[in-house]
Amino acid sequence: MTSKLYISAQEVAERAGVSRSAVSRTFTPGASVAPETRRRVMEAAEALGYQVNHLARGLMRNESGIVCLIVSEVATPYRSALLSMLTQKLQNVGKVAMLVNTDRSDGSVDRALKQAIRYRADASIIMSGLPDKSITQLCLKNGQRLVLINRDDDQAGPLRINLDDYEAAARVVTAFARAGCRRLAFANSQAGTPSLMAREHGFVDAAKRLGLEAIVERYGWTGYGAGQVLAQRLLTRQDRPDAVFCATDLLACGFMDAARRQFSISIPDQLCVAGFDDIEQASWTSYDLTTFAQPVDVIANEAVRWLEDNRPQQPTRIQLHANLVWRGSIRGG
Amino acid sequence: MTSKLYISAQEVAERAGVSRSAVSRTFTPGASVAPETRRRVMEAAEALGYQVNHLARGLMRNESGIVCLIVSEVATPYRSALLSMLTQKLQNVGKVAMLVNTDRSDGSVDRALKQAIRYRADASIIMSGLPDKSITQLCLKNGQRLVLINRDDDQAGPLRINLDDYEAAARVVTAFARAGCRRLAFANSQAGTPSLMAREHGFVDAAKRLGLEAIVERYGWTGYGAGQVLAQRLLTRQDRPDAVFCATDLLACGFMDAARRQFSISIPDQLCVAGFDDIEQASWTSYDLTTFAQPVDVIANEAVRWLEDNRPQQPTRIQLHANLVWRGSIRGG
DNA sequence: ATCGCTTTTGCAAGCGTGTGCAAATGCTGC
DNA sequence: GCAGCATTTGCACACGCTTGCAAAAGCGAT
Repeated sequence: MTSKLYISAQEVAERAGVSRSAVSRTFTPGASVAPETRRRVMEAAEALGYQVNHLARGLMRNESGIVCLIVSEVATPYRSALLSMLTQKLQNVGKVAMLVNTDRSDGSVDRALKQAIRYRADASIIMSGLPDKSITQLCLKNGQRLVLINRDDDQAGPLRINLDDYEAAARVVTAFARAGCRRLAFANSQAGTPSLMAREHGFVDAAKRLGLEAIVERYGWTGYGAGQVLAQRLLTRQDRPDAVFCATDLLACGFMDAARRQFSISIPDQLCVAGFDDIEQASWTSYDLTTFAQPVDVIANEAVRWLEDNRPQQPTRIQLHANLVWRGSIRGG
Repeated sequence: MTSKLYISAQEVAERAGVSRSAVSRTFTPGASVAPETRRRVMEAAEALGYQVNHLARGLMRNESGIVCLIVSEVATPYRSALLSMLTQKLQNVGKVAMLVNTDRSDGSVDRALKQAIRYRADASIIMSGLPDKSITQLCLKNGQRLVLINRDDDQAGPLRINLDDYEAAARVVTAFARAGCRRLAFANSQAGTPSLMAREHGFVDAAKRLGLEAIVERYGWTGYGAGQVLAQRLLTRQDRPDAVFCATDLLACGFMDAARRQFSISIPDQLCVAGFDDIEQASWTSYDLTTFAQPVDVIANEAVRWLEDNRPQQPTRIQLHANLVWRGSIRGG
């Protein structure tokens, strides 16, 4: 029951009394078309409600204008913030975002990338999971750009944007030490992604360097509930830590709530806490969490800039600095 | 510098020793192709890394498989939750989501819809703002389905999914009254969207019916910060309310934090609070907020089901029930 | 082998657009 | 009026796919 097809350039041409090429050129920036012709075409297009068919255009130009965003757990504060930034910046340069949700199942990311190929996306930006090498190669071979955000992968070709997780973790150890904390702990999820592990290692190593002990606990996935469980585990030990670095702000929120409610611990007096991501909730007065900011804005800028860049694939590795946002969950400062 | 083009059906056909049609049919569910032929095609396709070009397919079939999601403030908990649900369900039925971000500027939604038309999206789902009537007509005339979620609009044609905001607000008045509250207040943003206003009116009307006074305060947009300001305004009055219904959970979070921290008010002992949306944070122990659940799952199901439905546009109006999730921010229960 | 039937296959037209090329047009200066 | 040039225009092909149609192939029964 397809009522009526969309207006085509042909119809606009007829109404404007020009050839179809003229219509095409009118909507192609930088094409040669006389001002008067353009005006008449625009008028006819306006009247008929004509919109260039980007499917056909993409077919011809070999450039769809689509960028595929591959991400899991979209509803998570950090992810949705990044997503929002990316879609906005992409729109600003005339591209459009295709959103593909992945889950934890095997091959989820690969399936997403295949979808990207089917729609001949100009690029794919991967924010979760890791694609199979063969699929990655397939994308690159066909000129599809690839961006990996916070997914450390060795293969060259894609642009990889990462944070200085390892060094950041060391900085929080310093802060804890300066606050007079002696028994440090790291609360992590079991996800085991490179960024999370880098934070863990950076923290443990830095603590060791200062001659402090650092307990590590891992549980579940990276969410509020896991943070509560981690609090259970860490705060019931007899050598209860007096400082906890949570791998993620969400973990930190769960941790703090459990610490205060179930253990009546006062933060930061009896326990210093730090997180990572600087999600919006970290600034809420209930948490007032000292944390590292994901430079979401810069990440998106870099990604989009690289996609826009026509020179052949450049150095392809960007290391960004995670700024420590100082709030009230660590003493001193 | 487009290295090499993607594999085409032609190349697969040659390798498999069949015609191009056979390849096409192999990838068209329900098409007539002999098992042996299909096998050989699949083998060749696999070997060459062939993926059907959906741009071309969409061009022919007049059905792109793209659904356009039009939304603002993606990074907000409720919006991102809905977004996540929708993309997942769409993927499940073989469609792909195109995400278009809108802002507060005039014509933002119209521009988004034009983008949807350019890509010949099969449907658009609007979660914020309202399109111009002429654009709506343009979409409908060309067979593009339209779904409005929580955007009350009068024009027929689109599917409109709404909640029983007005009635829900009445139920919370009952709950407040049962808790012994006498001075009711409604904390709203200035956004003035139909859903928000329906909650406000439902609340005020129900209060009146019970012979209770209901103060209304509006400020800023619907976020945490606005909630804090609203607390300032409402809690400094001499006839300080003893129950507040916040139009949104985000407002409620800001409100509660301000109430506790700046005014040392204990919830729910001295003040009952309710919200709307049931975002994840509402269940965090710091808030433990009694609130109405947006049936995100049902909304997404209904939307997708309607899109899948081939029968010509049906009744096109769905009213869903917002369940009251009882937690600790209202006395009694 | 022949017929009648069903299943499978290839041909070719078409979807709406971009663009190289050659023809047409307009303009300037004599 | 005309040569010389720059600008604008139209033609026609290509992009990769689907699908109606008719030809071909398979197959069981006579």
